[in-house]
Amino acid sequence: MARRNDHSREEIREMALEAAEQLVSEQGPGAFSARKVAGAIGYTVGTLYLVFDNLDDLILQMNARTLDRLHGRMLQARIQCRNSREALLRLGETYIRFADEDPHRWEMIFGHRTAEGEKTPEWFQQKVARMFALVEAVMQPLAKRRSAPEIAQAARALWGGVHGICILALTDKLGVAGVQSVQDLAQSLINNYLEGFTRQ
Amino acid sequence: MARRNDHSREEIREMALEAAEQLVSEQGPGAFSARKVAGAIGYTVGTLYLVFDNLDDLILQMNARTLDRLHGRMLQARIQCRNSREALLRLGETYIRFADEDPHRWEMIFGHRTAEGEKTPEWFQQKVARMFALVEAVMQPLAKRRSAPEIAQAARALWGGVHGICILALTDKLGVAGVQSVQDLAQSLINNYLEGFTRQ
DNA sequence: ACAATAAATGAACGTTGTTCAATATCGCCT
DNA sequence: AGGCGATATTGAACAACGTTCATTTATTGT
Repeated sequence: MARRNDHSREEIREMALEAAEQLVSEQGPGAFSARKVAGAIGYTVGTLYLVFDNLDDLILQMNARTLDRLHGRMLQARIQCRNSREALLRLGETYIRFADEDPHRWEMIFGHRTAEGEKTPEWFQQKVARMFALVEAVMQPLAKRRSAPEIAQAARALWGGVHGICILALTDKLGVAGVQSVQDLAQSLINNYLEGFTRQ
Repeated sequence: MARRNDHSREEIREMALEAAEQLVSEQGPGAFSARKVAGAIGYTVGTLYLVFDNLDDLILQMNARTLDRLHGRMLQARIQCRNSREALLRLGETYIRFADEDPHRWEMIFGHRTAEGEKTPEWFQQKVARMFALVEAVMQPLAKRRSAPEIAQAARALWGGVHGICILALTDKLGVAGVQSVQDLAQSLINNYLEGFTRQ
């Protein structure tokens, strides 16, 4: 038995999330199970339930970390750009590259089904919202005469679009091969959408 | 025991798919299980495995039927339109309405993860491809000076986009309420993309 | 040293997908 | 009509799953 107080609750939480991430990342969502995560950190199932409400909770917290990392990368990408148009394209590129580099971890965020009655908690929703807010902020200077709600809508339409391309491509439903093709699709979507949105 | 030859293999197949669809539709993907499907048609688990390779096979065939229905609706929608632009918008509307009317069944198509090593069979891929081909056909007359590969790419970018809006909205990740808002997003995407794609 | 306290366990339960020997029923032939 | 061979159907069995919680174990305070 792992010695008591070997690790604090917070440490166990961290270890479990780390192990879960590695498991999903390397062996796919199917390889993920409570016993495997527990085993990987030298504890048993029961311990996990002292730290997480249930497996859904663990997955949600794991996804939150992934989402944080994605958001960080997107923030970073934006800084390196001179103008808004370039920034938007780079955001798209970053999003797709992130998904491609670790498809399993990314799929976990958007593929995981929350149990029937349950709804995604507020704090998680906000992490997703934060991403749209970022897109919104970048789009703002591109269409100055548009109202705030209009821009909010445009950001959602466009980013929903980028997301769709990404998910269909990664699950081999688009009939395109290679990351570059996916990047091209996304750039095409962004460029053309922007063309229409900014012009009229 | 169900009397022998009560139903042909083909009949059992049909009954099982019907029952599975109803189960998923009414109680969500979580309620779906081999024993439940078998029970619903008055047989036992074993019988299902005489008709389907495994549960993934059953799900795949169920999804194929859903995809066929969706394709049918999209074909029908196109016919009722005068010009291509209107047709494309109607296609988007039809797609989203279909997903909204039976979200569980629709989610099953795109949310279902095929087991790690396995890849989606050719015949299924083609049913998805058929949908893109339809979009392509509708876009053709809208940009006559574009090459065929360009149009193929555009169709995938655009429809990937519509799909993304649809899936994010249905899983409550877009922060929009009501089907109409989703429809608006999709129309915005299509209109603006088309604006850019046809103009330059 | 010992009792009180709390961390960690792991057996237990119900469910899952999948398999396959056993069983029940049919159609056919004498 | 009766029985037999063929086969459609069963359901017990298996391993693995999420989840719970009485039991066990290590640590701490006195």
